[in-house]
Amino acid sequence: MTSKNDVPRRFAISTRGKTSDKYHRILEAAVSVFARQGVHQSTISQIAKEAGVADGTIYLYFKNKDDILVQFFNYKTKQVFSLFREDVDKADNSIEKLHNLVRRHLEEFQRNKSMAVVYQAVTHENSVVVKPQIREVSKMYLDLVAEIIEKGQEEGSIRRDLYIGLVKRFILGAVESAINNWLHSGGKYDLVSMSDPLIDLFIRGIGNK
Amino acid sequence: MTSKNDVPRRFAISTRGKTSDKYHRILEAAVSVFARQGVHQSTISQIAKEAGVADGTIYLYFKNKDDILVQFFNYKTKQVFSLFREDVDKADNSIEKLHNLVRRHLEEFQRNKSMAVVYQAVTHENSVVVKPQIREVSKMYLDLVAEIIEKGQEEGSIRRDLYIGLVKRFILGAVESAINNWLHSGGKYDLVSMSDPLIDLFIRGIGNK
Amino acid sequence: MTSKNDVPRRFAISTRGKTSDKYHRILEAAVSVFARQGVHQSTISQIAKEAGVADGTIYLYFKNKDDILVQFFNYKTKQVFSLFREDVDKADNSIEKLHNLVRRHLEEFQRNKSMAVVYQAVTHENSVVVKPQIREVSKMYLDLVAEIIEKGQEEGSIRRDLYIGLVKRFILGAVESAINNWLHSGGKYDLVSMSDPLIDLFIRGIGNK
Amino acid sequence: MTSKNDVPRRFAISTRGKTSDKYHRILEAAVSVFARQGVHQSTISQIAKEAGVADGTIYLYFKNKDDILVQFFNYKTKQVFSLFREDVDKADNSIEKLHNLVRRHLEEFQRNKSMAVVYQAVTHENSVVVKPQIREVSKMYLDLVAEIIEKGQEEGSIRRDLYIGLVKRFILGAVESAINNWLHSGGKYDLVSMSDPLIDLFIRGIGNK
DNA sequence: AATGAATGAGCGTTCATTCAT
DNA sequence: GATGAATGAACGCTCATTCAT
Repeated sequence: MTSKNDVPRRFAISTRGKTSDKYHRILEAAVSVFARQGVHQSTISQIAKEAGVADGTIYLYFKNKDDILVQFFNYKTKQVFSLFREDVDKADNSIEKLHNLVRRHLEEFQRNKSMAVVYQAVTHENSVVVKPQIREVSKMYLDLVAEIIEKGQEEGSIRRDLYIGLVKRFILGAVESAINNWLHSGGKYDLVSMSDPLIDLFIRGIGNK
Repeated sequence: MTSKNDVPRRFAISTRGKTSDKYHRILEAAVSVFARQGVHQSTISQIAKEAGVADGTIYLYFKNKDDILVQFFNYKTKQVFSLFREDVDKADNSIEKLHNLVRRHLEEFQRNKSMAVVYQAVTHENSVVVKPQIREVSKMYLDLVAEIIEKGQEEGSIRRDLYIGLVKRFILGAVESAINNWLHSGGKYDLVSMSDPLIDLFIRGIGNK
Repeated sequence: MTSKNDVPRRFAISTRGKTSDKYHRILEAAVSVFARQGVHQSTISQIAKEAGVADGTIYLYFKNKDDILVQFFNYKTKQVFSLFREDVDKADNSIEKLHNLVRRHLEEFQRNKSMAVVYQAVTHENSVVVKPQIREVSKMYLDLVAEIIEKGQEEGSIRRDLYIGLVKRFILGAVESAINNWLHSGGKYDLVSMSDPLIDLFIRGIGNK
Repeated sequence: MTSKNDVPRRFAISTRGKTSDKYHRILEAAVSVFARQGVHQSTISQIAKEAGVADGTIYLYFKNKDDILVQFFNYKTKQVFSLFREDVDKADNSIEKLHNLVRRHLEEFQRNKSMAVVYQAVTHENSVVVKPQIREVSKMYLDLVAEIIEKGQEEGSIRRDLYIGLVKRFILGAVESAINNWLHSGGKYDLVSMSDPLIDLFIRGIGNK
């Protein structure tokens, strides 16, 4: 009904160029506030204040409050997840690829703690508004892991008697739980240092021989 | 804020017997509504209607809306998690104990899907109101896993070169991610059947030999 | 979606009896405010204040702001219009019936000036929300006039070469315009005294012989 | 409030020629939008879009939103009503003058349905902003009718025992109600064809003999 | 104890108006 | 003159909480 931005206004604005880039300022502010207070406890006023704009300005860039979350996934999260593939491609064998994937994953989420908090919260609440976005981002990741596993099986470095549908989710879940633990600890230790021990557990298991 | 029942009223009531089930009816109703709509989208009115009581009645048993969530963890979740120890104790060796723990965990969460949904959502949102409860429940679980791991190391069935602090979280995280995947799938398949493949991954890892 | 009052809550409340009757207090207050400020310029707060209730209370009795207008037509206006038939039935011949109708019409609208103002405004703005209500009330009136005209034609007191569809609207329109003129004048003169001259114009026309 | 153009800018502009049509484009657009959505449901943005100008441009030609309505009456309505006198002057006797007046009235309002809709709505809502304009336009019309009536009385074609103050309003009201009925019907039939039957009712009345 | 009508603070959203470009 | 991004006051509506019955 409304003629509001089905195509995000940021394009129109970035052509106008300059310093403004209010779209990103608002998005970053929102994620920061969401992380601090929880999505549902955050108000438009708080986000506007944090972004240094008027309340109404937010509605020039986002359809409504929910849309901020949708854009967060469409823009920010998808961008981060696409970085992972780069690092995976740099490695030659699948074990190394797995290392690179997990390391980069932990790096990016450590670097952007607010994003990590919001991502964890939203993907575990059964939010109807961002369900498609979550599925898409998840699929990107799971497909990437599946590729690595299959390649490892060809190389002979990974067991062939694995149900890949389970394994890929197992790996994603374990990494995300490492992130979740780190967040619950207040982000005090170095998350990236968890990378190698985590991979070691994936590969060798906890069993003796 | 108010000086109302910091000691939950249910004790006073359960000694009186009989009507004390209202406390539980409300709690079950709340979990059911929370699971369906999300904690923040649920209203006191909806819970009251589902419990078959008046809105005001809820405030005779709970300090406020947040308190319902607190009681959910204090009463319901803690009770379920204490079941796990029983099953662990039934087993003789640590590998079997791990099997029993994970199977029972999946069983209980499959049996009580609403609880599972709420548990997943709340433990991943950075909620300040239930943080102590989550820590306590987590600790119960992690301690149990740690005991099992340590016993397994004594028995020789589990590698000694493990950082237990990581491993126990790794296992909890992997199980929870299995639950989360099951929930996202709509609870269509049998969650308990994931138990053995999951344990296999823990023990043997994905690496070849 | 909401379980709100499709059946007006006033029934539930009037059984509770007593002085409250908030439904009518709010309705009267709303009409009064609407008349003073115009429907669209009136706020829920103003109505609540005039009714002596809290803003939120209004939503216990009305679905939303529009619903107040709908209820105004369903309850108040329809009730007034049904009075007209009584007076019409008291008269023996159709000319007298027409006199009674017009007199009572002017009487009621003079007695309830706020209602008159709101009625005039709403029936002439092409309001989608009360269109069915307006049609219904109009039909009641037009049917009544048509009956009178037809009876007069049988009696021989009214011309037979009339297009009743036009005449009945002509009469309603002329009466309403008398009301409108009275309102524009500030309600200073006696509206009811217009009744006889108006009927005289209907009957005899302005033509000489 | 502001010291801006109390003397409408259009004069300044029309002497400059050329672009002055923006004033009229905005005015026409406004009337069209007002008719479609109702005055209060219409936004400056909608009007600007329909006029093909920027929102801010409207404020170069109109003090504020209310002023558009004021200008509508001052410019558009007054212009249309002044046409009526022309047609009245063309006729020789007062009955014919009355015919011409009513026919032209219905013609113009049928031709310009948007204007008709807005005119009906605004003159019946008790709007304080256009009250003087409405009075002035009404007076033009009523004076014209009064002249005709008086002339008819001199000619002997119209009854002398009439209260002219009532009759002139009666006639205006009846014509307006014909327009209103036509609008409520969706403008489906030919409004101008109502002219003769309407006049017949004025002149001869509904009474027999 | 139980009720549910009443409250009013608080929030999302709209939109007339301004003003730097 | 013309633009349209930005503003923020204002409003409709929700809902946790209270309290008279």
